[in-house]
Amino acid sequence: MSTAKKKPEEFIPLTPRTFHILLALKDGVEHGYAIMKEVDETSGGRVKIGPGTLYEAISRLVEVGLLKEVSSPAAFNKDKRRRRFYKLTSLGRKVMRLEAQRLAELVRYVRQEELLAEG
Amino acid sequence: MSTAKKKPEEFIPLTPRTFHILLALKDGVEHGYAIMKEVDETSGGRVKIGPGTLYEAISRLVEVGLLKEVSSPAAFNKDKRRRRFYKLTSLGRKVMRLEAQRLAELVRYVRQEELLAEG
DNA sequence: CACCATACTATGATAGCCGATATATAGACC
DNA sequence: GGTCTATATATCGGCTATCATAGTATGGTG
Repeated sequence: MSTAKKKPEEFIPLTPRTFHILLALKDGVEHGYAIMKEVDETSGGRVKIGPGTLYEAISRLVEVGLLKEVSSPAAFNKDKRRRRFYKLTSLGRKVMRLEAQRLAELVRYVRQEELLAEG
Repeated sequence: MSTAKKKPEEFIPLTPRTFHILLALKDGVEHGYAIMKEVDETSGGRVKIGPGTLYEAISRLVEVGLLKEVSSPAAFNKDKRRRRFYKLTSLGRKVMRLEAQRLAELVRYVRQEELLAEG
């Protein structure tokens, strides 16, 4: 009963930071700090996430079932850094895709209204 | 000195709701309630704004200089509804465009990574 | 006039974010 | 060895944005 079968639509719209966190995990497993840097890169520096926001957001996303913590990948076994690794749940992936679709449609609208290149 | 010359970039990223509010005003003057309905429409019902959020957001946006209140358009002179009308400031328009560009680039990335149609 | 949509205001609670501080390991340099 | 920077996470106090609800008031319809 702990997993109350949440629908992906209920999470939409995501905040920019939440979407970027999910996006950073699209290809598999990452740890917190790496996510932080990924977001900075893929946003072209437009979206910054400080440690306070990051780790709080991660634990929130784990709680609601969009992320789950996984054990350290083999490649990092010897590493004594206190890293914690995360991946998307299937719900998390659905939510990421739904939000991506929302943004794609929004951008389509924005282009149609000529708000990008406005002459 | 009240206007401290804020740079548009400092407002980026906008929250989804804030962006939609600016977007609703792209063509000119609107009143609060109309904005609320615009947002619902142009987002395809994905983004809802309740009255609490809406009017608080509007007054915040006026305070920071993205919107300004304008007097009732002539067409509504006889109307005794207690409507209040708003339009984008030039800063507000710049911020709206900047955010639109951010989203456009993000969507470009999302397409490139094949996160929309994923076969 | 009863009813519903329109239109805005106010309030108390929660979610999300920020900035700063703290702790600890890894790696580079001298 | 000692110092410095980057990596890596946790936590805390405070602020911003949102939500849910209730309240007030007008306009239009039956």
